[in-house]
Amino acid sequence: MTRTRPEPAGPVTLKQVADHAGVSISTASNALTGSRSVSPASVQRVLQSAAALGYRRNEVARTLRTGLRNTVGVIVPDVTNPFWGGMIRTIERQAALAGFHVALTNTEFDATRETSALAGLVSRVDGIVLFSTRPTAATLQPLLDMGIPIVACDEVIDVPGLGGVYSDNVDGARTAAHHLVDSGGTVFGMLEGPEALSTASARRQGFREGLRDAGVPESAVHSVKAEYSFEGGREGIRRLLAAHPDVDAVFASTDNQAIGAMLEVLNAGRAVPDDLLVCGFDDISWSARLSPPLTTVRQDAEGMATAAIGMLLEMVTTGAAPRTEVFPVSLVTRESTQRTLAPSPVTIT
Amino acid sequence: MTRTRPEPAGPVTLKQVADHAGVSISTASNALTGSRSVSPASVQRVLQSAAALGYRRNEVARTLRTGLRNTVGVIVPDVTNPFWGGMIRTIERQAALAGFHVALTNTEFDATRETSALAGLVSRVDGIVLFSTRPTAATLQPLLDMGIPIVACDEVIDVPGLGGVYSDNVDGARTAAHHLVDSGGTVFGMLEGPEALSTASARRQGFREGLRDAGVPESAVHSVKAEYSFEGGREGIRRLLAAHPDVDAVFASTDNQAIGAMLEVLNAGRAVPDDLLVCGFDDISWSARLSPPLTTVRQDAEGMATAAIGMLLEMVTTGAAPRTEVFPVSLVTRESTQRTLAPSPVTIT
DNA sequence: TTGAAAGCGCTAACAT
DNA sequence: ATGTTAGCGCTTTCAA
Repeated sequence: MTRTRPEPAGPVTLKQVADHAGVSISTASNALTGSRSVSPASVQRVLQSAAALGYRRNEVARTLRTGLRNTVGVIVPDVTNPFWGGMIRTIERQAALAGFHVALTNTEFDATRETSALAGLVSRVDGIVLFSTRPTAATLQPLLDMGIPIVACDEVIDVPGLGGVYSDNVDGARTAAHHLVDSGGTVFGMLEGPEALSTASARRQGFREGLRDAGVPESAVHSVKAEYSFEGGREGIRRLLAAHPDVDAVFASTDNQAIGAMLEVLNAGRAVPDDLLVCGFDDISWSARLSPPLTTVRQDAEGMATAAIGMLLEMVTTGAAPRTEVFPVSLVTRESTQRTLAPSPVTIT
Repeated sequence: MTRTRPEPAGPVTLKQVADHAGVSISTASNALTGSRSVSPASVQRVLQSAAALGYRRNEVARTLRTGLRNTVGVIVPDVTNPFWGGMIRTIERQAALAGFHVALTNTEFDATRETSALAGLVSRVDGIVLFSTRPTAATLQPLLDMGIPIVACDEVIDVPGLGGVYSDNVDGARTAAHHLVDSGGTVFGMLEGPEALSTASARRQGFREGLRDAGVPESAVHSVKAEYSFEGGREGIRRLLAAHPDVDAVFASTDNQAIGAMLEVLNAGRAVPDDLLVCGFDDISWSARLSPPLTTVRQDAEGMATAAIGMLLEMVTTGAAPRTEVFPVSLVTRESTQRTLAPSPVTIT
């Protein structure tokens, strides 16, 4: 004797509203959607009936008929990362303003989940904002063929037909390199991200270039691979310093990494910035709240998110062609790279 | 001359698959869903045709027919808060495992957005997990009437028919009070949350009770209202200390508040914990990463999220009755409340 | 084991 | 200005 849900009392349909108002179903439909002219009297009656019966349009039926799903898919690797969290917030806000819902998938950096999410979103969404790891062209093509626009954000996806909104990662990393040199670094370390990520390789490339431009010899640059996470940073800096204890300036590919690294170093009794300069990338809100506050390359997350959802909605509603936008980044200088020039004399406050 | 999207080349329908396989549309349907027996030969042919044509089932049409939407709605106040972010991650993972999608709405603590989100989710989702501010019974009732199960999580929503998953907030706050007393606090301050939130009033009540039990006089307890955010904490502690400079122990209703308060105090040149003991509530990951690390009341966010989505899916799929589950919380003692008993003598490392 | 056909609730021709 | 009706793509009776 399984308990079943309360009395079905099925949802009110448009037909019921029409009957109640004493008009035809199409007049009822038009009164509610306003797609063709209806006499004020009818509109009035239909609206009243709808309210009286508690009518709610069945969006699924509407979608089946019109093909408009009024939903955008958002695929991210990790909602808990404030960098992506903030972008989701922006996207959700803009989407809601335009009357769109957001279907969220968290891939946890798992390509399998990403692929199946993409597949599942077909026929459910009008378009997709993809913060991706590395989808294959084969995964994306079916969606594009079905006319579902996709905008890649943050990670470059090199598939024709996609919109793209990216940061100028190479430039940011180059700036970071110059800054570390200017701040007194002599032996450099980098926490690189996973091989496959475009941001990781761009930041590595920019950092290397920046150091080379500044005349730093290859022999004074060391790097290790690390995950884009707090734990990745902790564990990465351990490996880096174990192999190269003379490193005195480190550039991490993300703030999460940088923060993990900085706290690990502080715990081990070394001083930041006096023993080790630390610079991150992203400028998540927590970076300014640590002691010492973290110098980092700021990405315009809100601007990028706004651009991505804006471009997508444009593609969805007006059939606009995909574009690629690259956002400038900027160095935010804080104490983690402000070395006190000379060992300060004993001071009494 | 507006460019329009690439050739429609409409999606492959079941009928096309059936024709290609030389079977009827119903056989094709059954071959793909397995809802009635089909000869192996037919199954084989249908599967091949589907693969050859790149068939993807239209979920919208299926939903219209079956009433199964395979989607759960999740409504949160703020995705960027790691407390909710983590719960979203858990919910999304469990939902995906069960073949459900997640429709996310971020209300930014705006009751209007919450109401319209709720309205928009009818006919799109099978059930809703609600991390809410304060929806009225009138907002929720229509959904319940339509047989859409709702599980409230975190904030208590006192509407009959809802499932509920909550922390034992009163107990947690009481424990925090005892701990602050035991740690040497003598004049107490509390950063309370917004009036309307059930967690805020429960934590205030528990804190007051705890202090009373410990024999602290009312005159040694002061409180201010503050938003549940980093900025709320900063600004709250300023007001608190301006009015009551003798406060030497503070309990914040959330970690975000506590962290904002602690950094504000440190910036102002006061020491934590030696001048001021600080205790938070939640145990977000950043709390352990600050210096000093933050003592806090830990909520089992992952357990709660798992329970909430589990209960919802059960209600959706088996029509199970709603329940209320209360999760225990636990004090996590860290340095922000570990006062060095005597001023330490000068030490040289 | 299979096919034909009804119909989920809605919108958009096509009639008046 | 309004009514009638076809049909979106699918699942599921009902017949064979």
